Amino acid sequence: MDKDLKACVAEGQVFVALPGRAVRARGSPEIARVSTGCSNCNLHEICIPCGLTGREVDQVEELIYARRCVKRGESLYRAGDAFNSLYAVRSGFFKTSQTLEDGREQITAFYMAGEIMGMDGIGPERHSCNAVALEDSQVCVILYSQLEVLSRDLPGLQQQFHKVMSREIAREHGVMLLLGSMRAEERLAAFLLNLSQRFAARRYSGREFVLRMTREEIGSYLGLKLETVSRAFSKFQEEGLISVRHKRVGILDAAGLKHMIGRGLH
Amino acid sequence: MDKDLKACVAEGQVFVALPGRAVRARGSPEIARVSTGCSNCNLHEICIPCGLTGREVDQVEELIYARRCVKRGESLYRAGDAFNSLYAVRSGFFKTSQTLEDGREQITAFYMAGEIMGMDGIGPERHSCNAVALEDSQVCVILYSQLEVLSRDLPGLQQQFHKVMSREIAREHGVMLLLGSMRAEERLAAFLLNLSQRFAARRYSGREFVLRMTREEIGSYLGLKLETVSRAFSKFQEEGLISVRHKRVGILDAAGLKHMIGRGLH
DNA sequence: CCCCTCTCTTGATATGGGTCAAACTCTGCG
DNA sequence: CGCAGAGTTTGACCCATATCAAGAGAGGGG
Repeated sequence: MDKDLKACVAEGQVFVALPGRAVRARGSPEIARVSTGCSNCNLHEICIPCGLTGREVDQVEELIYARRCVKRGESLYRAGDAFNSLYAVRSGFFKTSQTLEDGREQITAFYMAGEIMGMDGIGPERHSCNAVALEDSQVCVILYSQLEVLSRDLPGLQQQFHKVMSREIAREHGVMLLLGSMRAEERLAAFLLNLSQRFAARRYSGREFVLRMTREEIGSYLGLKLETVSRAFSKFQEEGLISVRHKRVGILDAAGLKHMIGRGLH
Repeated sequence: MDKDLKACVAEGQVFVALPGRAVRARGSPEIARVSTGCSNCNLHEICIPCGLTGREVDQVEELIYARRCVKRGESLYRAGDAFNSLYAVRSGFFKTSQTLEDGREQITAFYMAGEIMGMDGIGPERHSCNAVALEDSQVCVILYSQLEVLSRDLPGLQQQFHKVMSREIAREHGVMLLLGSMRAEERLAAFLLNLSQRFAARRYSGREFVLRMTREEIGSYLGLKLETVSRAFSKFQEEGLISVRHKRVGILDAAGLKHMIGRGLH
């Protein structure tokens, strides 16, 4: 794993020093911990430490092997890479995608702060998709082997980790429903409402936000072409459901958007 | 959970006595165990006990709270039901589906012997989809609370469980690729190859098998209408890739099927 | 700060798969 | 054993979304 670190540095990826550790070695753990640990992270209600006691959160901090910066457009990992760790988004925005031989790309998820990436790698022990930053981002690197060990001692951590995986499965069921059974406009409405909720859960505005992804990426996620996405945006705007100006979206009528999903053709 | 059992019995569901337990109480554990336990189950290489030592498998057997019979067309659980247990398919065949308000149904998975159902319920603590038997089936009921406890003591069990969840995530990524990026015939080809592999892994013929689901159910899973599925079957048959006669399918040219996936339009 | 490139919008046209319809074929039940 | 109903096949037609095209706008790198 130290090898892993060196390899990454060699590739030009930036690692953030973890003062919590460095300083602890110098003998003033409290202050150091507060400066970067999970307990001080404003995402702890969403991320892995959710529901744990203060003491437990301190132990979970030990899982964070490093922080890693990923610039916009760069890969965090690629399909086929050996699997060692999960990644918690600390800041920024990611997409994961799978590719067909002829180059067709399917985006399988967008990840924002507090969400965990890489769980599909546990089974095959290698990553099965590509993770790319959509803006300059930072992730917490969670060594999976340590997570396994620690979650044997902390039932709360075990539970939370299982819930995180389970929710990923449930989320994907939702996407399958969307891709398999919804029409273009329903898909986009569901997508916007989902983004809105997730921003709101992070105490950002759910009513107004900036899309981090292009129309093409939205289309890839929703199984549509970018032109279809663009047209649906325009139609929603005409109907007063949203306001769009390029990547800036305002949700004007969330109830109206909800209402158009799953109610048949009219 | 005893309540759970009574409720189910009241609904007319059949439970299979677990002689392993009853007999153990009478003092001859070995014989009893062999008659029904995981160690004797021909699925143990696929199912939860995969990779565990004999001694560990004995402990895992304790997880199986009951066996339950589900007749063709009956529900194992429904969306909204409280989540208590996972289910391992012992014999038979299941579908899970999600439904939109207007009745559109999306089948999210088909499960065959040795596969684990219900993992999407862990996070929300209730099932989020419906599980229906496509033929008379039997499942092993795995109490989730006990699985949590036992997997703290058995690292091998913990690992295997994480792998099972992870593979479910990876499988769904594959389905998303299929639904979002493939054309009708590619989808059906991918579906048939997947079924074929899974039958083969269970030492059934991967070259010839009987579909347990209708064209409509295949269509629902693949995001297509039943007529489209039927036409694709006919086309594959004309091209000599498969033989179909209603639910009986023969794979005549697996390489040919593989070749038509992900290679662009021609 | 400006240019270049990437992204987005909108229109015209094409088409894959959906919809509707009818006939055929199993299967299971009386 | 035969009938009813569910499931399947196939044809004709249509529509939602893809495809192709062109121009406008925005933002990031030098």
